[in-house]
Amino acid sequence: MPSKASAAEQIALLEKGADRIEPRAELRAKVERSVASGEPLRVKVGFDPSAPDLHLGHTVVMRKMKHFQDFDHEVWFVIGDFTGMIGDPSGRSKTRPQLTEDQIRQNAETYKEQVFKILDPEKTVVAFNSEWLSGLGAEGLVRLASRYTVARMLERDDFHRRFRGEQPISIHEFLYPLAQAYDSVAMKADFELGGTDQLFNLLVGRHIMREYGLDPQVALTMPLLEGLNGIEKMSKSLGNAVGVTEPPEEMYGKLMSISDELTYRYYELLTDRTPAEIAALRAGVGDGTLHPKRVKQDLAVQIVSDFHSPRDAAAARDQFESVFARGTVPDEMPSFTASSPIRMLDLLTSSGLAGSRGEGRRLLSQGAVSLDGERVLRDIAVAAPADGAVLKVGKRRFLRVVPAP
RNA sequence: GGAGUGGUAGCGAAGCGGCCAAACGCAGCAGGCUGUAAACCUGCCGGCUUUACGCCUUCGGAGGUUCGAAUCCUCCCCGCUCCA
Repeated sequence: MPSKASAAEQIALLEKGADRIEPRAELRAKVERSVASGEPLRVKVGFDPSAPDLHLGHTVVMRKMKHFQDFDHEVWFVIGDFTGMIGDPSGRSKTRPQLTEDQIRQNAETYKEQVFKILDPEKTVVAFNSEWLSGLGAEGLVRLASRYTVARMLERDDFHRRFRGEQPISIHEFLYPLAQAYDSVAMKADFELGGTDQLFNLLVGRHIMREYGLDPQVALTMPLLEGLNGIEKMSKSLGNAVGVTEPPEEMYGKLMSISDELTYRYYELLTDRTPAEIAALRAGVGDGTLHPKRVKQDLAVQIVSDFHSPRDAAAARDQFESVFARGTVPDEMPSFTASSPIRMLDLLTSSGLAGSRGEGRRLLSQGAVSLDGERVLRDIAVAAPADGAVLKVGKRRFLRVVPAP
């Protein structure tokens, strides 16, 4: 059941926001052919099963997958379990521990759960690349490897940099782009999506498909989302990411911490606002008719709504406003049961708000700690009333301290 | 296999016998400022304590030299380059 949308409509949405489309003419040709024949296009996206915690950066590509689904094309969500079993390749120095089949299955489930917040489960094929890669065998692998050269492999930016920077590159890392390319061969992909950093791998896919006598896929990359600090790409290990499963308040708070400039970028990549709408927001802030904080609030509400619900988003906004703008205490906070009376340092370390006693002392002396609104500067013994006391550390960490019975 | 060169805190990178728990940058934490948790400014940023130029555990690993070692020596492990 092909989409009723015209080729022109499809092309407009599919090209929107893309970083690179290689080659653009083929995208159009494929779409036109599909519209004419009624045959859906097959779109591939690969994910590494070792890190199932998705963050907003991943959703940029997923939104693009969704666009394809909106036109009833066939989206394949390929989980790289084969590569995952060998261990991580592009990882800098440390080889990750091999994943067991069990872990992979588990991670895959986690993936699906997160991914289907954006994608339509009905229109998504979930596949594991071990399905075809395991059967390849040593011989098949050698044959595959013979289709590409070391020189071309070294064109990949990170290989190139590491080679020149005298950093180690293991041979098996070369097999990764090839294995990924073979995925495209096996499933006869029309498109492969990925972040900009995937461009090389996607193009290897094109090359290898041709080598295997197939119509090569079109590589479509999406820009990498900058992390919260606006400098590096969003990544969990850099600590500048917003996970899609984070609670609403956490998500909202993190989004409010981005700079004004980054706000527009997030609108562009994380919402369905059109370029014209985003330009209007920017213009409104420029001439003073729109408050930048308001623009950012709307963004945060929108995104939280996508992953939770509009109600959660509104609640998160209200809490944020009351806590940070008006300095009041949030309605809900984790509670911690402690003996009472208790010395502040013991309380801080046992509750985990301070990593060590030294850190606790620092927090105290810096005036970061308060109990029921009273600043506590020294390691004194405090008592929590039966209904609990609010311990605040820094601007945003709250804990309700309940005395042990 | 041979010859070089290098392995320092979460990361990057100084130090090259004492004043080194180790400069500096980034990240992180806190305070100030603000429309926000941005930017900017200030402080902190191994652990413990009676907060003290005190104690304990750190500079790839194991030994050794020395009153004293991240710094010197020996062996081992690992990275990189060139040669084979």
